[in-house]
Amino acid sequence: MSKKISLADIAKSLGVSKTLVSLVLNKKGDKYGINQQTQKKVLAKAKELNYSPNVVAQGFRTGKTKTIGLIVSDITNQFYSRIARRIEDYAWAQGYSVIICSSDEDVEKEINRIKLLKSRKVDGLIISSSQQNADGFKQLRNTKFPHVLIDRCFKETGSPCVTVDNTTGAKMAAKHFLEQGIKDIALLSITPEHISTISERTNGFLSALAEAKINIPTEWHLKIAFSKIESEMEKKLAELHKSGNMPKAIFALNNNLTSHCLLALRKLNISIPNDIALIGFDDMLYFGFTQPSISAVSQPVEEIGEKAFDLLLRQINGEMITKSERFVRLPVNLIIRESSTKPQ
Amino acid sequence: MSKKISLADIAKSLGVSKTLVSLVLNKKGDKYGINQQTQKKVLAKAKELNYSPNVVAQGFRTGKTKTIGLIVSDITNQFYSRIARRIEDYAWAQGYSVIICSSDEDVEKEINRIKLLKSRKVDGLIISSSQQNADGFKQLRNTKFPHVLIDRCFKETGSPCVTVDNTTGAKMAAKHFLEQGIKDIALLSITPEHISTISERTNGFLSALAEAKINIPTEWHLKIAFSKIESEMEKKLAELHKSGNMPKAIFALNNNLTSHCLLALRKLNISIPNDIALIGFDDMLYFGFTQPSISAVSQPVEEIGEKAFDLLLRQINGEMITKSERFVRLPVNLIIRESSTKPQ
DNA sequence: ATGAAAGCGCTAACAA
DNA sequence: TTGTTAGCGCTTTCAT
Repeated sequence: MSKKISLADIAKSLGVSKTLVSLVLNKKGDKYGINQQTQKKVLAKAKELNYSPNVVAQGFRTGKTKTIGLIVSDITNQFYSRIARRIEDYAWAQGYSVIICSSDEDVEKEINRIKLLKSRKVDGLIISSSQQNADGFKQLRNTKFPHVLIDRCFKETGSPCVTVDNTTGAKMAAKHFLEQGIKDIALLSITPEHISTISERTNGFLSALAEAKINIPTEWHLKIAFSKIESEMEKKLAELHKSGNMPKAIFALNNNLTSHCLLALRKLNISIPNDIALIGFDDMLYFGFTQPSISAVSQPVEEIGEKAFDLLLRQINGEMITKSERFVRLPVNLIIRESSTKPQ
Repeated sequence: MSKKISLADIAKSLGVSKTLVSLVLNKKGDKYGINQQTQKKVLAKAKELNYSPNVVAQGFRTGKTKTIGLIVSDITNQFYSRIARRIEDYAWAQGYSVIICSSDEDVEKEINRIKLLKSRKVDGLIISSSQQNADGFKQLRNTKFPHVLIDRCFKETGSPCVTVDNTTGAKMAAKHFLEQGIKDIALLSITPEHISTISERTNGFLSALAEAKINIPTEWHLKIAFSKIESEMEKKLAELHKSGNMPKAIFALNNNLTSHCLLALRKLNISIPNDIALIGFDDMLYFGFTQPSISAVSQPVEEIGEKAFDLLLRQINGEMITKSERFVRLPVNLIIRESSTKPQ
């Protein structure tokens, strides 16, 4: 690999202009009525010299970098990595690259990443927001910067968003407990609580219980800090256990919570589902084969990525997203396994 | 947000040259002996106008995009997402972005991604290679394109590489089985087998058994295709089970294999560790709290990412990597849990 | 049907 | 201590 071949090299070696070469290589040859022979020659030469365009120069010139940014709280969480994977697949198929950032539910980081990604001139942004940054999204909207929210949604900003039916999912879980006569239920939640998925799931769950005239006492409404999930989970469950006031079931509001709850319960030697039943929101592969297997509200994860990228691409291509399309809510379903099925 | 502010805007509004502004903003003011007052003025104006540089233009001009590419087989695998996460953290701290690509163990995809990433002028590449692309890496070496291999290594190409001590890890697993008097052991492997981690683990395991005069019969050397892991796992284990010729233990060569083995065993109603003992290479969080908990050879995953980025950055900065530094092998350790401990 | 030339925003060699 | 200028590789307007 000697020197990098440029458009000019091709043009020179063929004795034609750069314009011509550019046009042909960008498939605008026919549009501009360029001689078929000439086009063939150019294409052949490009191949011969193993030309590949300098994408940075293209991006610089056109203002389109064919790159998108993806910001999630933690790419290590399989929920996000599965979304990322699907987005990546779709993106590459359309010639886009994706820069991935983790924000750790930290607004500052989120804002910073958005800024940096914009200075890198990404064509669009897909974001699972910490949701403390409404102004930022309003600004994105106002400046018509292509973006779509995933998982968590802001109603206010009008940003396109792809999420799931959290309310219904949580209600299904509640009903499943109730159907088995389980009434002493704890809700395992996370702070910050304002996150839309968390609040929707919480509301759905509580309202389904309320319909059955059941209230969750505050000591059973556990709130764990995102950043200290491991230690807090153990501490809080241990305290509860020690107090002797254990619920008969737990609904954990996301996969992380479910996993760490499992871990803590195990350490405390509390048996599932005999001592306590468990349902988690968001399914994971391993839930299917642990002993006992874990019931969960399953989300169409890949589809979230798919729809989000589609919505983003359409914005990038200048399409208007109508109000009705702007807010995608995908259905979930409850997978009942052993952890929520009390032995008779 | 009216129009985007450029260097020229600052220069004009201050009545100085772009050079001056560029120099100051790039902290070369002192080096070039620019008046402190002037520097202050520039900095203040930049802040006032909320200037942020067009990174694409910078990259175009300097040839450095402050972007690196990361290619792994599947970002959805937590082993890789944890590495990615650490790389991302380190990269951002140094002003680098990372573009993530999944190659699905497919050479074509891998080659294609490398090509595209290069046309995007990334400053360097971190790759977990499918290892059927030695020529590609030789070329990277010859052209001095900064890159480091992770997880899987080529001895031939001389590319810097960060991996773990697979041989020792596998030997520890073998010895652990042997110490308990377990001799009927199956090896659960993946194709393509030429992958260095797989072959090293295989060799380590087999050699430890050979020392104890034990050979694994071919029907117990199970090879599952990466792309069809789920279906093949079930099929092969079911066949084995039906044949009545079941081993007393299984060593699974990566986390995916372990997980799907667990799943299949569960479906077949084979109990761990009573019917069969199990150790996996590469630990996962959930191994710690399943029933039974799963023994595993644990890798310093984050450290792989860390070391890899460090090695890459040094290349990008023009440093020579000495031969002794070129090949990093991190230690592993065996975590013994219930799945490998036969009840007496 | 093809070419000349400008310019995207920035950096750096050279001048002053 | 500061400014002038060229040019990175490409696309695109306008001319021919």
